[in-house]
Amino acid sequence: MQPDEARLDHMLSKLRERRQRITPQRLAILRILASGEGHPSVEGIYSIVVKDFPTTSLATVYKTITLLKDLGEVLELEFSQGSNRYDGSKPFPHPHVVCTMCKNIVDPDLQSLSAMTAEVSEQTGFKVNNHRLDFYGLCPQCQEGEG
Amino acid sequence: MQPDEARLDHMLSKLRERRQRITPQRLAILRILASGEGHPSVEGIYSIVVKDFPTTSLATVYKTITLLKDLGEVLELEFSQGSNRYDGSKPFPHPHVVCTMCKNIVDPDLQSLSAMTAEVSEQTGFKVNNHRLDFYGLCPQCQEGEG
DNA sequence: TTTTCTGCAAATGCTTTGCATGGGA
DNA sequence: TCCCATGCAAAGCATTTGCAGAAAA
Repeated sequence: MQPDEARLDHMLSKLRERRQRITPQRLAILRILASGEGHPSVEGIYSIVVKDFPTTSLATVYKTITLLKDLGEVLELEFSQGSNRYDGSKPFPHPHVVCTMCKNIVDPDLQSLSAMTAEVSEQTGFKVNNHRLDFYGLCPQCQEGEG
Repeated sequence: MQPDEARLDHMLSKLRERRQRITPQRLAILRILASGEGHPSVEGIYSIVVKDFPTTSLATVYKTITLLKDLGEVLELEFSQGSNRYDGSKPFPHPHVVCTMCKNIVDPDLQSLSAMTAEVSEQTGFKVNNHRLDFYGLCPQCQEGEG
């Protein structure tokens, strides 16, 4: 786990600003979210944190993530079947590519996104300020095991 | 409720093909989904069907929708908080533009979508076969009441 | 010392499932 | 008649909440 120190520091100062306490459990959760590795679920975060702090509960992970959402420091990717996933390194809307087999999530850098947003505005007259762009399919590894 | 007769007939023949029975409850649910009005939730469908068939249960609505999903005749829009919503008139993935104020939903026809899908595949190596593209913002009417 | 956080367990909300009865074909 | 569909109730899951004890500041 290699947390982005700048992201981590930013999150920590946001907590201090709001007079929120920096507990060992919260610090461990922040480190994972700031690492930028994957888009962990609550269960995934919990399974890592519990190694260092065996008494940690799922409820604490949920509460910490709710706090970070309120602070605008984590992006929640909702899934009605399966668990939600969280992105603490890029807490603003951006496209995701999800492998339906291994559940891995990748962030593409799409040149055509601004053009598409412009197309939406032009065609509908909407003032677009948020989006949820997910592409689903098979990642290169999972394609090999397929037909 | 003004069901698209062609859509309704198509759904009915799909059921018959699969030797599925056309019950009054199923017909009522199909009519709502084929109407193309809005993107109803299970609860919303249930509340309408139960007027004509007071013994109808939520389970039946869920089971019918699961069946229609398997037949590829309804699109499920997943929401982890709140209920899922369903689109029976365009049961294939397509972008939505959602007004965060009046909750109105528009289906844009985006020329740049195929280019973006190609960009995703090229950049990530994924074999993309599905997507969830939602844009959120203010519709023209709701922008007037704003700053 | 004060106030907040933690962690357990119970509660919640949506959805699914098991099973006996009812009803299409 | 023969199965399948219905509908009730219970179960399943991810998430939230209440509260007493623990621990930051």
